[in-house]
Amino acid sequence: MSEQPKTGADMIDPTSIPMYKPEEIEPKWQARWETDRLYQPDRDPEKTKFYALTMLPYPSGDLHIGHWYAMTPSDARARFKRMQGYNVFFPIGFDAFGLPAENAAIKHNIHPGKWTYANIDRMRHQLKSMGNSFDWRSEIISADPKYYHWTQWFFNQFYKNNLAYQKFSPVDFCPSCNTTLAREQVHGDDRHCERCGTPVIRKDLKQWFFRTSNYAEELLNYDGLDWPEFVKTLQRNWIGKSRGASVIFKTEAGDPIEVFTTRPDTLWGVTYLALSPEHPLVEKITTPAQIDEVRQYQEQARHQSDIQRESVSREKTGVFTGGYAVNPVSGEHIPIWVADYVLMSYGTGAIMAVPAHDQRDFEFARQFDLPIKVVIHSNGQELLSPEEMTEAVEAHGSMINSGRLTGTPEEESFEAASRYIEEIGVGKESINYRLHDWLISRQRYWGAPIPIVYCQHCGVVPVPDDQLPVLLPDDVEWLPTGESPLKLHLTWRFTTCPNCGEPAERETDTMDTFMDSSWYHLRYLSPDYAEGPFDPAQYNYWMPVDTYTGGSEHAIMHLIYTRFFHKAARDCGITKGDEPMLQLRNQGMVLGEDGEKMSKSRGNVVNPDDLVSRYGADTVRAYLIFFSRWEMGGPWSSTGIEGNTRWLRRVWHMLLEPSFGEADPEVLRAMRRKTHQTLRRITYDFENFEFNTIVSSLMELLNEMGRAKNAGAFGSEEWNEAADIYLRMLAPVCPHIAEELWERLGKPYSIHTQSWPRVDEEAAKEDMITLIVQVNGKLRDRIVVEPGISNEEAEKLALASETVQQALEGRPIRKVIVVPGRLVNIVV
RNA sequence: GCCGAAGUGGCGGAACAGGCAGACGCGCACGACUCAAAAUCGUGUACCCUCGGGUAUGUGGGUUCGAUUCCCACCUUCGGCACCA
Repeated sequence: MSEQPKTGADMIDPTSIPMYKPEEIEPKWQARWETDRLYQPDRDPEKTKFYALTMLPYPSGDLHIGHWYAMTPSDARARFKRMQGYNVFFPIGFDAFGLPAENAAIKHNIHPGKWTYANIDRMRHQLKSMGNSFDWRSEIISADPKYYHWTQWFFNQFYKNNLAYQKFSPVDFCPSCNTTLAREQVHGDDRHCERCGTPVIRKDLKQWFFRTSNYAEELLNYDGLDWPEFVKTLQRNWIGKSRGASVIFKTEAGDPIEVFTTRPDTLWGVTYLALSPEHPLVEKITTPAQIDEVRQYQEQARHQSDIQRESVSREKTGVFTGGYAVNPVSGEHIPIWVADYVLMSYGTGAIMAVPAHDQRDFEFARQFDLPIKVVIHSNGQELLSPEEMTEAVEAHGSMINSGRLTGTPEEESFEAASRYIEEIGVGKESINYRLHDWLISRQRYWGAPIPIVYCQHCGVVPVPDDQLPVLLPDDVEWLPTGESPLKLHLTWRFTTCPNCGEPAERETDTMDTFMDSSWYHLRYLSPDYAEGPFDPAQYNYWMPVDTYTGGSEHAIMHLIYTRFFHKAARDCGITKGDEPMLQLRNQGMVLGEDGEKMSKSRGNVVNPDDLVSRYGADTVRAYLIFFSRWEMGGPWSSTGIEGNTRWLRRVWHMLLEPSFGEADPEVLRAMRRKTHQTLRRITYDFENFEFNTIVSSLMELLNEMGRAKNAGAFGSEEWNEAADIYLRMLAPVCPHIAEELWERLGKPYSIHTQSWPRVDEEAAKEDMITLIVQVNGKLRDRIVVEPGISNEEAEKLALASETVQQALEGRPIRKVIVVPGRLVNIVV
């Protein structure tokens, strides 16, 4: 590119050095490393293991720059750990089931499996071009029967241990296409089908669930985990624990209606009950006079999403059922309404309404002219009058108008009310969680079949473990017919009962792909193992995962599911320990050059293949590590990457191009000091995921070495040490150029099996330090002193400074603060 | 609305435990090399200035000898949740 082509005469000139050609050295070393199985660790009880895991990609087509951004620092850190002497396992695979494959199949009339495996072939090739230290022996593909065999096996174990069950649950359904839709297939405010535009309805289907809510409390515990605070907060909010009371109201006919409240102290203020439109008791409670109106209301609610129903800005709607319930503490008869602001998916699907002290109930009561009863008196506030209130007062306070509990002060009201309802047998204190059980049924083709058979005689029969996997049939009609392809595959669907041998029918739903990704880190350990999901010997050595890296978009779903999965498997006797991943770190996102999210429609997508052919993988790696704080991400810059190209070219010439002369010992000592200071810094940065400063430190050291080289340092003992340490520090970031230069300097293959150098603290020590001198906190002078200088001496030197005396203007000194090794501050 | 993260030169970012703000890189300017350009190398580059200094880390307060860093309030951007009873 930049240099003149070498002539034959140049080639034999010892001072002429070859060009840096990443396009030649990178494939060469990648092939060599693969042949030599450089990154394939075996279990070694003598060595401390380190399981570095990066989130497995979905094979959507091409490797995205985002994959590079996520994986490069993860790889660099795995390499760093390997050089530190750990036995490092860094596997990779593909999360290969999912809806995009089915969409592509419909669009291009190609089998989802064919599409997926073609993408995997391409992406595998692209992944290898990054020069990552993946152990490809361990590669898994979640759509492979050899993998989903064990996904199904896990389902069976959960079923056996009562952690899987069936219940009716609504799905979005297109009445025109006669098919269920995934959330992303429903578009627009009117929630229409993406294919035909018909507004969707909600339809109840019998579906499979895992009992995640059994683990809600345990999932709130992060003891011993080094996870980002924000991820833990997101998960805690998602789990949504609230402390309150469950209270049983009875209808006039005597049917119990259970409600959950966080404010048992407001029980005497309940003036109506509200049921969700889907609540099972609605039908029974509704009087004949109200039945038409109620049915109409339920019907319109079916067409709305929870999001729409929950929109706060919306006016409250509801209808009266005609039925009444009895307030268990006051004995008052209160009306029962149906209202869509009550969600079937939270609590019990029924609420006790306290308009005076809950804003939603207040709005509803005003809308429908229902009574408002004040039962809380906040300290120091005027007594509330229902007629004059313009909003609910949700503050706590002492209880009033509350029978025997009237006068209970604020601090005791929650406990007193809870105790009271328990005493009179109408309820008790309880905890409620927002976290639902995990719905794993998908009315889709491209997933692992749920290994269940329905038999007329035996009922629900799991396919026995020794008959797994239930293979996904290939010969299906995946074109849009309005039905799940598996339902139409009659020879697959109709089978015999594994129990009694009579005709039976298979479950035609497949499993949520989050199932596949909940345990892939275990299959990596022994991808060909046939006796179980993983080889216990491998498990005992490698688990748990030491560092898990990936995108924060998985902070909630995937990371809760995989934690649940581990705990559930533990309780089935399969896994050990309470948590699968000890340390978690999330990277940010690479944005387009315009600062917006990359997307094809915006035309701001950066293609990594182009970058590699233009700059080489090492430059792309270096730039991705350098350009922003990893956890932040930021916009791509096509000029910025040039800086990293220049840097690597400078490294190449710096180490290979000889120069002559003899350097001053002081120059050599300074270079050596900088070398060891940089080593200390970079070691710290690798440990702490501060990747961008690793590259800038390397640049700084190169600048220092350049100055030393100009002063004649090349070829000295100190120079050779600096070059050696430099390449070792460079190796995790830019593995190819480091290996090439390592070889050219005549060092033993491979640099990636070398040890991480040790800091020589003596060499890193400063001979002299600069103290800053402040007057009233303002910088006035700097003085160069011995590192061990006493406070008194430092103070004396500071006061002797001319500029300091000038700044003092003869004012009397009040105080002198000396921070050893840093500064002297004179306060006047 | 609630929860979380972040706001530093023209740009990306640095400042490890409260102590020299702007490391490193991009961009830009000037110079060297060149017939010329590219590449490369060198120098400079926050702002104001009366050349002594003054002002600057989203805004306004506070704590402190000293605040980009800690506390309070507010503004903006991004992400998550969104009538959660």
